[in-house]
Amino acid sequence: MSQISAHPLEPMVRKLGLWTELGAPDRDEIFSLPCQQRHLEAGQYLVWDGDTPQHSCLLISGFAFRHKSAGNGGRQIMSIHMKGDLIDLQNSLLGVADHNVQMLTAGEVALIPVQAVRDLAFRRPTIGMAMWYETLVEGSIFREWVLNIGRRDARTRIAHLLCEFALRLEVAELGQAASYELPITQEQLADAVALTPVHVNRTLKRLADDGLISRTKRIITIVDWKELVKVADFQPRDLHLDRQNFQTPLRGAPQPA
Amino acid sequence: MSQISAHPLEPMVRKLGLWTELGAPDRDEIFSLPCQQRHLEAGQYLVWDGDTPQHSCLLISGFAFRHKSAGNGGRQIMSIHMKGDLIDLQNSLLGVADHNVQMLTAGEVALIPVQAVRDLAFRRPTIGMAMWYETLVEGSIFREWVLNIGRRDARTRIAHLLCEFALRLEVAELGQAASYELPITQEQLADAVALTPVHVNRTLKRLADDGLISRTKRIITIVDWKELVKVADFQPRDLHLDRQNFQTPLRGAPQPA
DNA sequence: CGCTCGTTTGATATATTTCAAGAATTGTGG
DNA sequence: CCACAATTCTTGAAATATATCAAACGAGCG
Repeated sequence: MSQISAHPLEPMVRKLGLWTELGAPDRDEIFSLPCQQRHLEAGQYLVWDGDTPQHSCLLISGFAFRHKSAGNGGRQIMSIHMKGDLIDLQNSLLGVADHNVQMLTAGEVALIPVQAVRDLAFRRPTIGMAMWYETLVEGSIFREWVLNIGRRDARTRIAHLLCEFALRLEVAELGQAASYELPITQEQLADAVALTPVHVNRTLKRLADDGLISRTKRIITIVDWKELVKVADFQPRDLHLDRQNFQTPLRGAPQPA
Repeated sequence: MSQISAHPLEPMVRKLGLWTELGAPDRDEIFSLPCQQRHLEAGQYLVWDGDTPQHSCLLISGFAFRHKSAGNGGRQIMSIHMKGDLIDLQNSLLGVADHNVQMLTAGEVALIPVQAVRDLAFRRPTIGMAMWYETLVEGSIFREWVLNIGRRDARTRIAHLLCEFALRLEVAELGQAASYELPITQEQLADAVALTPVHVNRTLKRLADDGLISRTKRIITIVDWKELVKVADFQPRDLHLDRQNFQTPLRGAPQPA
């Protein structure tokens, strides 16, 4: 499946290509971005809270998560990232990072100097626009996350996360939504949905007992997608994961009628 | 108070000017943006969930809030906006809006066609950068909001919101942090911090009883800023509200040594 | 094989919600 | 400017979802 000669930034092209039609020149520009490939182990940090990152970071393979801690020791996971995600368009402009990003599993990343990203964004507006979209989509996922944590009960919250993850995996071409490995411990899951590990465990069990999902190790199989979506109060539209949702026929982007 | 001859987009220039140095040509470009000024009453909508907005929207005066509802009827307020905030850089690019924006009080807004904003961003990279920065700052506020709702107890949550609001008011030059009117009902406050109105009320009372704040109607006076910040687990830095990260000794806040 | 890390389950505690009703404030029409 | 209606705020008592504490079980790994 993986082409031997694939350029490390290939996933970036693919991802941005989801939002707009990238021409050959755009692709070439991306491929000639200076970048440095790295293999990272699970647990290694990509960004430290308080640090001033010099690179944006493309996730080539594996999973990562963004989190931040409260004074009482509580940790909140704000997002989970997968292949093609540009992890730090954010903080590279903001200066001091206000959160951590850490590998969830082992994987490959490409580090791109902030300055190069910024220059490219304005030299090639189509790319710039796509990157902007990218950060906006991330924003929409954040908003859904806030609503999830703020106004839904444990069962709904967890179901929602399972749905979201399933859908995003599909979009990233990492697998079928119906059955996938959730690469995170229940403790981490608890920090993502703002619950206790114990309660996450019980809730997961109940979802399984009710015949909505089944589990073996960390592999989640969605038994009844339709019902799960209902329980999860899940609205795929809100994640803006397909181009139809975008307002713009982007410059030079012929829209399929 | 209001200069008669002030251009409606003045607050936008001021706001973007916080993030970067805008030259005269940049300012002129902004001022020549096509725009339409409107007076809105409290409760009126700026953006409807499910709609496809055609305008970005600069808040000139008054307050607005962004919210979204869960299937169980629960409402979550995701952010509160004030003078100078560019409300919908977001959804104007994303197409279908995934949330509502509504006026909290009466106020003035300027509507700017999406396309004009976008063009400007790429014609004048400095402005584009500032707008990008603006959306990133908003993101940082979101993250803090998630942490707040997810991992802090009622008391801390509310204290945190009070601190955040105080600081943002100062940055927007809308008043002194030490004492200000919180232009929202306790029910709305509840929807912002993901609690029950009843519990918000009790918690507010407790903060007052403990001598951290005092209240008359909706006017909050911060009696002991230092202690409140501690209780609130508040870190101004994380909001990225200043260009250099200057740690703000707030204007007018009576500091007991 | 024994250790560590993650999961599972039970019993109990608690923060927050829910329900309910009265007081205060704001708005409105006469 | 008053009287009435409608919000908004406040307080009490009871219910409940979730947290906390604790312990056993299982799987991967050197």
